[in-house]
Amino acid sequence: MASTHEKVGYAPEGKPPEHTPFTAASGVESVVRMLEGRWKLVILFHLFGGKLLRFSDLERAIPAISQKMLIQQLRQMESDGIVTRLVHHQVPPKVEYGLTAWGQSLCPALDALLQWAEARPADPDAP
Amino acid sequence: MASTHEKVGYAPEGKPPEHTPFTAASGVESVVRMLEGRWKLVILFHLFGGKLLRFSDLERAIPAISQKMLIQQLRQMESDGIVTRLVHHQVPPKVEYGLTAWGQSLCPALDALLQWAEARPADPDAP
DNA sequence: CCGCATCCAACGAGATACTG
DNA sequence: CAGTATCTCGTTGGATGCGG
Repeated sequence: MASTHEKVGYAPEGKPPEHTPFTAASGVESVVRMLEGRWKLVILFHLFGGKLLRFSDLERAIPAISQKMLIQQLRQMESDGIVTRLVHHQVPPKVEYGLTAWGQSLCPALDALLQWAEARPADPDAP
Repeated sequence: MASTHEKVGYAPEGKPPEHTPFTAASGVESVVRMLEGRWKLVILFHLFGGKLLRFSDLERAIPAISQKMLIQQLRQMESDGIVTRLVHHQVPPKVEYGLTAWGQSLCPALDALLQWAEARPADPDAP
């Protein structure tokens, strides 16, 4: 996809000019990729406490999720470098999940999103 | 938000995490609902320029999207009060899409997300 | 207790063609 | 130009059962 010059000049004064729509869109797609799925954000939110949580802890915290989805999303986020997986070779087995530093750095951004969601006006307003 | 410190039927017993994950989870799910889909964020990003864009403008800006998806996501966001739809009864027809004030207020949060994505370290570190 | 594999249902999403 | 309708397909997600 070659770069056509868009009119979508998202170029506020404070932002670098390299924030072109296509780069931005790529970034957007990266974000979408990493946060896609019905459960990623929910899992993340339970991890934002900063403590390591066991698999069963997460299962208990999110009753609506299936094991498959839980492990799947967890693994994907681990691959993305968002969550950590700590295996204790014990009997019975014990695996704890937590956030990487980068994953923790997501917290304020998500919080902004949450606040945005809560700020929804009941009045369908105009731009 | 009033003091909704009650449990919602989750975790019948004992030891919920310290920071109210349930209230938060609800908010998270709202966000997920409103921003889900492969194209919402991309469309939003093209709308953040602040100018009204025609349907065909968006089609041109996002070549990979189909008309069906474009109109669908647009309508959903309109229902959610994120985007505006301005119909000019002319020949040929002309419909312009833009952001509501609330939709525009999403910009910084998304920007934070973008910056987070760009800040991904090559080194998968531990917390 | 943790995780994987398989089967299966339900949407999401794309292509195409048609209408106002 | 803007939007709708229909069909199909791939993916996501859920249920269950087994293995370390």
